[in-house]
Amino acid sequence: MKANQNQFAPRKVPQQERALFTVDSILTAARTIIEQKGYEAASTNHVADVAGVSIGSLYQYFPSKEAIVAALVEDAVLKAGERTRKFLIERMDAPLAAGIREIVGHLLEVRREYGLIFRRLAREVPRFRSISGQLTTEKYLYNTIHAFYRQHRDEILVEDLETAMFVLEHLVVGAIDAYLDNDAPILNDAELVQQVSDAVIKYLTK
Amino acid sequence: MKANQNQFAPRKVPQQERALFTVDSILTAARTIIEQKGYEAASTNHVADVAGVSIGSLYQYFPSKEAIVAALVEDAVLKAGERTRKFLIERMDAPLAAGIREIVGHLLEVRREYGLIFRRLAREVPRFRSISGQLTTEKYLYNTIHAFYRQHRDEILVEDLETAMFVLEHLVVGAIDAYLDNDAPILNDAELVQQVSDAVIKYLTK
Amino acid sequence: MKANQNQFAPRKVPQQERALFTVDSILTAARTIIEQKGYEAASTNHVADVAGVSIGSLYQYFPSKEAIVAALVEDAVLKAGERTRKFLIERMDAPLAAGIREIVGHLLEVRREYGLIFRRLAREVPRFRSISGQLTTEKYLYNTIHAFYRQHRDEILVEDLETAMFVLEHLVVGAIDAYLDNDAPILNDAELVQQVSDAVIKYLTK
Amino acid sequence: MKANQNQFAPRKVPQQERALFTVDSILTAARTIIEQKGYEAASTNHVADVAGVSIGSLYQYFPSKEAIVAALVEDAVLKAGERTRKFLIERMDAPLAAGIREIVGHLLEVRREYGLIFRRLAREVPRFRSISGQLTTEKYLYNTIHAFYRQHRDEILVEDLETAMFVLEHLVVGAIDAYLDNDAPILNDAELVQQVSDAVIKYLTK
DNA sequence: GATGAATGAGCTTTCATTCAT
DNA sequence: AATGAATGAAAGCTCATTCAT
Repeated sequence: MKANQNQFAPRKVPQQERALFTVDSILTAARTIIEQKGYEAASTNHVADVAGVSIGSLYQYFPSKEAIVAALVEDAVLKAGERTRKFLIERMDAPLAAGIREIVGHLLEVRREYGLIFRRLAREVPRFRSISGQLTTEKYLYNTIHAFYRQHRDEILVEDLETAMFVLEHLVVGAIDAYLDNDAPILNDAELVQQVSDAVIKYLTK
Repeated sequence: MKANQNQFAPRKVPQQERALFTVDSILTAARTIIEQKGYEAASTNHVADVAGVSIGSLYQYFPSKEAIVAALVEDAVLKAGERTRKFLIERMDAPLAAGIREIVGHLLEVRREYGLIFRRLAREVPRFRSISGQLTTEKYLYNTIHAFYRQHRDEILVEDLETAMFVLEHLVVGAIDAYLDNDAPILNDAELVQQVSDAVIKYLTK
Repeated sequence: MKANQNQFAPRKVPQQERALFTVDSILTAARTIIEQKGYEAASTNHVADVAGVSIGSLYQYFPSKEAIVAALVEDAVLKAGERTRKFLIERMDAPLAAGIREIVGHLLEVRREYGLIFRRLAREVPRFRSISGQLTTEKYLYNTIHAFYRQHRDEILVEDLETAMFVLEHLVVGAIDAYLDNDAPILNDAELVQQVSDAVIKYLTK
Repeated sequence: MKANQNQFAPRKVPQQERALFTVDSILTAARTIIEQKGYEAASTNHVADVAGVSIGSLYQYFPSKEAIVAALVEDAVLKAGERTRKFLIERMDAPLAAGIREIVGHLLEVRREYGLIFRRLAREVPRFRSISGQLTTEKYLYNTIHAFYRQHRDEILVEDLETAMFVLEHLVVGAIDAYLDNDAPILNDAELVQQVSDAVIKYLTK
């Protein structure tokens, strides 16, 4: 069971269907507004409006504006984490090079799909950088990817796998995010995945 | 003569010494506040307060809040750019591996020193990402680093240098920024430089 | 269904009784302040204060300061227009001279009662001159008074009735407003009406 | 000697040529700005700027913003008054009807030329309405026009000349100002003068 | 005398949050 | 549970005015 006492925790756990629907409307509205007009445009009143819910109701389920965003982040982190974990587990026995290419491709997909959370929110609102940052690594990458690398320990030439993993993660994610942020990129998805994978593979094996 | 007509241009050029001091106080105060509490906390009134200057004075020299930040960004980009250009020119004849290690080390230094601008502001305020982003690459990295790589064209095995440079830039900067953002990293400066340089060198030469 | 999309349109329609009261307090306060101290003195904060309402409430119902004034103007124009139309219709069959005297008397009354709008606001705020000006003539004077004059076409000696009506309207209203503006007039209501009516009757019939 | 002690009196009487020039620049700048952009746009700093004078100098010659406008008003009233007085004196012996037509024509000219002061400023800034209003009548119309009417006392049928003059003045000026304010009037200068004069003549003589 | 740097009260407006119904 | 009216601190910014140089 997760601790529900902290400042971002939802106020009450909805127990009726209607309440569930309300919560969902609010989260969807918030996500939509942030995606389309940015964090600053997502005033609580506006969110409630778009959600078709009274501002009073919004505050019945979320103690603050940040709680809404935190819920958005947590949701994204959980889903993205789960997907990545599953993906990694399925590729656990793939050859190193092919596996890495697939993983990089998968990360590109996930960062694109959850771009709002991982790239936009995390940047605009410093408070959430730590949340999503920590969650990112710890929850959905670390353990599983570690397992994958150990699977290929004999092919990998770097000594300190911990350090390498830290560097790698940010190397890869940094390049992907920059690529996604770039309005007029000089390469496409396939090329990016190709180049980044190459870098990773060379880094680990040569 | 630079065009001074744009929306972020300073409102008037200080003509007395105390005016210069005022402008400086404002910029320093803004930088400090943004560094310590983030962009949102840097309200014009607060900046004026910390600068020990009336709000009226602030608006005599800056037409808007954004103009203050723009001045901060421009200043940082110029200084960092100049420093990096000089640094690169001096290393132009260094051997590839040593040169890359030094460049990565230099970038770490610069990103740390101008962290406020390059990592914090650029992320929190999307408007400034484009400014600093473009300036970053174009003004102080691209031409000079391109020259350095061409110097070693025969050692470099990648075919498309343009693409490689794009990937490399973000790979390196992504890793450095993540390292600097991380409160309790598992490695230190030297190790980071070592690992990142290794990755770059292997990527280019193997 | 009136178009509610324009910039002066009220922000939301009050749905509870106390909201109606709030809106009313705001309008009354604005009217009072403008009457007593002029448009410039009617700052939104001051209006809210006098209305005994928070500034936030004021902005829930009016999107801007001008919207408040626009509501005041619209209200006055509508009411005054309706009253004048009714008045004119009732006198439609009165003899020319008597009718004109009554109409001038009525105009004096209306301009006095809605002095704030028609004399003060329209003058102080050029933006509203057009609004109230147009509405004034077109909506509540033109058609009906035209009908009245046509009723007496044979007694009226001027050739171009259109032109005469334009001149007349401003002649009459100009004199009435100057009279009302004047702090120490040398004549009273009855004398003014008498003289102005005389001028109109002579102008039309001799 | 005029009382110089009141709140709108210029601070000091300029005694050097340079000072005279400064005062003039300020007044001209103020007039220009008000004419082109309205009273609200005429901030003291802006006026000083346009006048090519420092804000400090401006306040050396005018104790407040209102003093500038008051000087503008006084100047216009004096000049317009003098012109009208001269004009009237020259027509003193003209036949009544012709004289009235000429006077109305002259008033149209003057109101047009000093439109800024008499129509715009007086309306936008209530404080000045009383000033210009009083000055208007007392200084440049009353005595002289009274003389003209007395010249034709036998042709004039109204009993109370005082009252008639009050009514007439505002009748005429009201119609003229409305005509000048009107963007798309249905008549032209000549027709306006014709109709208004007719009304005056009929009013006085029939 | 002249300059222009400095001031700060006050303006319009927003928005997270509370609370009576 | 839900509504939406109400709140008010705080934001960005202007401008008449003062005063040190």
